[in-house]
Amino acid sequence: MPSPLKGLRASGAERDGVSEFTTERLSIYLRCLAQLEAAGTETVSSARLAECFHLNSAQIRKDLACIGELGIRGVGYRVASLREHIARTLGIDRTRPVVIFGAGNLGTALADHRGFNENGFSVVALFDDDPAKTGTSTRNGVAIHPVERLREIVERERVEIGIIAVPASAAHIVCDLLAGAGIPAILNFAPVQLELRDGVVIKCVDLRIDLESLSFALRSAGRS
Amino acid sequence: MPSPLKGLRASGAERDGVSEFTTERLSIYLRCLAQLEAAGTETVSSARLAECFHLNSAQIRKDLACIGELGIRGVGYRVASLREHIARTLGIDRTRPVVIFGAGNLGTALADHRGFNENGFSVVALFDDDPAKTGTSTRNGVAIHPVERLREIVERERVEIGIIAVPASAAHIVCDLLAGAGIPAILNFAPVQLELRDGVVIKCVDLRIDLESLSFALRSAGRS
DNA sequence: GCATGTGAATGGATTCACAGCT
DNA sequence: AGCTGTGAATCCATTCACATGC
Repeated sequence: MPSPLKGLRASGAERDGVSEFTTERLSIYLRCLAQLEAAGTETVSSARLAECFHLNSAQIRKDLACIGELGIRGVGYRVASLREHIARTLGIDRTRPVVIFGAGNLGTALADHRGFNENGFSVVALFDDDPAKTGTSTRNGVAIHPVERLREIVERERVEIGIIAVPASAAHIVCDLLAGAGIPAILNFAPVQLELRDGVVIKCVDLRIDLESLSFALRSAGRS
Repeated sequence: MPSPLKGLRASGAERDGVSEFTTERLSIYLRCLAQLEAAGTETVSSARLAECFHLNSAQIRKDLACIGELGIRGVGYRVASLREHIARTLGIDRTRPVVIFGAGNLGTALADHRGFNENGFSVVALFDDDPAKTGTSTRNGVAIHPVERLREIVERERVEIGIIAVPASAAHIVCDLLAGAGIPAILNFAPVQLELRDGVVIKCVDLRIDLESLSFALRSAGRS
């Protein structure tokens, strides 16, 4: 069984021979390629990309070879077409609607977050069970709905990604709700281990763990 | 060179033979042990812990063996003392002051975030260069200061951890400011590759990458 | 008997090094 | 000459399996 550690990995998802590590690096390359393209660069070599990220150039070539033969020997990679190809591979060549459950500090911040509302993603609704919040909307105009409207909105907007931004105690129930409404991918910010389910990909982001990891590094560096 | 991928890893920090993977799992065990202790459980076996996280029990024993011989053969681990030991190892047996740079949606949400204000961490100040924000404070009362006060507050409060919650374009400068003020550990939420520096541990959280990874999983599962 | 701690085996990710194309 | 794509080698995390101690 692959370790469900670190927030990575989950159930059911095929990866077509592309590991999670490679996928995450593809995202990074994509961002860099967008910058290069904006700067008018036409081609780039794996060695040049490697410098930017302190990575080995062979790794970059392997990662890119995973998703097709894209380079030209003696030349490098064509920036524009590589960027497009990666975007297509990651499935962000069109816009996926996202809903967020939990309209607390974190949920509303994420709803208005730039990175969640451009280039492939768009937050279409927030949900919360607090009647004082429902009916209102965030600074950027994302509406907060009551739980009952979840299924309707998910179906109407064809929502594929749900974000859990509720306290730990409510996370399991919310996960059931999202999965029950037919959402196939979930990003979980609650500090709990959600159980895997068939046909639903779950990825966890655990900010406490990141902080604790820094704390550990301080301690072992004798800085503490 | 260790890969600075995925937000993990960074410069200079010794890890005493404890890998980043192990460290992150220790955080998870810690949380589980706290629950077991609250429930009055006295001892727990690696097999029992393994069930909770869909991990292999040998892995848990190896992780725990890394930080000392803590188990009792034939019995298991004493919940209370193991919890304390892990907390000490992670350096969260005392409270570390944290500052956040960037008082936008994300920065203020993090400042008020529960997980950042209990059991070892406390957000003591926000900083922003927008004069309209400085002088005010968050819902939970974390004050927003102008940049000029950074060094003074870092020294007075002995701040050890800085969080970057500004747009990508400002991240490098802010990183310089934090490092310059003597902060030895940085958690970066901006989507940029910060350059490594001696004596500063940097960890990145890149929420876009997490979303894109979900998108990829959807696409490969044929769900898209 | 039961559960830890750990050497050995496995599996996967990274790096090396070079053949092959432009 | 320059740079990709890739088998071989290496490194590291995970898992197995068992000797060791309670």
